[in-house]
Amino acid sequence: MNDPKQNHLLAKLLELDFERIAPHLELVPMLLGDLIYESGGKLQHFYFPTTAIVSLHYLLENGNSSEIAGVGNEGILGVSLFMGGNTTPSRAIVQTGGYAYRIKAGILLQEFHQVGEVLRLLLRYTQALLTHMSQTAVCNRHHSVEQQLCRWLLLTLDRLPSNELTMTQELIASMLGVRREGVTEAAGRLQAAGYIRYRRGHITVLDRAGLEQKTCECYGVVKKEFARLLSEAKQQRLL
Amino acid sequence: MNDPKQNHLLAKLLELDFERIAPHLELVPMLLGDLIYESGGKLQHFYFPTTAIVSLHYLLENGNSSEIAGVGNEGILGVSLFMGGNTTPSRAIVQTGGYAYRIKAGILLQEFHQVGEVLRLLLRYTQALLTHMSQTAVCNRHHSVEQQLCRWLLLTLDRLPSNELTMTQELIASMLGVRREGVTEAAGRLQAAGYIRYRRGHITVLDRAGLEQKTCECYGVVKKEFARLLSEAKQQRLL
DNA sequence: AAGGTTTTGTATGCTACCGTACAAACCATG
DNA sequence: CATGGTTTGTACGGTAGCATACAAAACCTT
Repeated sequence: MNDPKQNHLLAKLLELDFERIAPHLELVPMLLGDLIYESGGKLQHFYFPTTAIVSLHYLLENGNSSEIAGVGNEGILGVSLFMGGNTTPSRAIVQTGGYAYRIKAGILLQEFHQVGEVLRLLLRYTQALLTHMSQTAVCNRHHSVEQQLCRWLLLTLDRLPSNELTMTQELIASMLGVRREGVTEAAGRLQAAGYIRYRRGHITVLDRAGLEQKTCECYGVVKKEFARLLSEAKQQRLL
Repeated sequence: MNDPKQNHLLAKLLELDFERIAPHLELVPMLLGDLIYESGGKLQHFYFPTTAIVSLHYLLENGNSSEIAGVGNEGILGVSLFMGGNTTPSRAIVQTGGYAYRIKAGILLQEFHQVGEVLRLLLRYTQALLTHMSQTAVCNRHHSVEQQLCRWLLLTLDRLPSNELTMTQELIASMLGVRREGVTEAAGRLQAAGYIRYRRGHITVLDRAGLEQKTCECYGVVKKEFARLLSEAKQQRLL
């Protein structure tokens, strides 16, 4: 069943705050490939994914693209709204179909005036997102396609209920910003090693530990930073 | 002379807010190579650079490194403090010597409770920083060393009073996360084209337009986003 | 079961950048 | 002005990933 608290951020709100927000949450289906927002477009809603995963995708003028960060049930979509920007240069595309709860931008923004707690939580999340993005930057520069593939699989897996992801190699390639053939080769090696198994549009992870050992440090850093900033049960005060 | 308002963020505060903060600002020299904060270290102060430029530098386990973003007189150092994180996985190193005004973390954080305006401005800046970082990520993946060098030169130049930067190729290489030789070659080509001139530790930009034409779109995007978010004279309300 | 479409596998030559190594130029200092 | 350390130039082989092209396999539709 669908429950807003499948989203970790919503689940982490104080009950008081949650009660006030909950009535305004609207369940929406997110289909694979849906464009949640276009680069430069105005945002009208915040989205809290529950089962869907959304990719912050950057498209260059020459047609190349890379994923800058991903947003799943641990996060929120629309950060630039409370950051004061309203738009971002990246687009948000649904990478794994599922559901999200959305709320009108204005309603959530009002919360920030009345209560600090909600904003504070969201800022902590944004801080984690910042880490994710900087990690992506160095990773792009210094690590091999295979390492990046492992990282990406692990990060995606962490947001999924099962150990199988529905995803073509073509799509993964556009996430990592590499050629499809590069993904095919890397995936082939991982399969030969027995870490994963795949067939047309599906990848099953057989040996998480194997992937973790093959990947670069970037996975662990992002993981740890999200844990540090968001998994502590209590909200700490800023002062 | 030194004046806090050489820093664009401080200059942009409402006079009311500025007056309250100003007495707590402390002028500090920033020497080339100074480590303002180490990855994972606790931050005690916010820094508003005036003439100094600080590089957010990411050091990988294997010793490779890249610049994630740079902070000059348009920005503030210590974003993670109000984001709720206190630390970041990157380090901050002085890239161009100069001055900055600093303020004890606690004092500025208090401002956020009393007034929303100060925080809002800083969040807008953070949003711009986010753009800078995501741009760095794609740029690392898809653009040539020469293009990136142009981008970096332009972004650095924009923060400097003159058109000469004091900087070894070795240092630039560690910023861009490439080999020193790569920088030498790219710089050689730019010099041959008459866009720059250099000698041991100094680079003079002769033809800005030339660089702008050689660089990738990334320079323009970052530039425009900073302008959009921060250069409008008035602060807009969030709602 | 057949046919068409999408996805994956494999091959080829190419290029940008890497790692390493060393020589040349520069400039600061004694 | 000589010397020594730093910075820059150049060269070489190696390789990861590119672009392109096409074949094989998997899946979907009818």
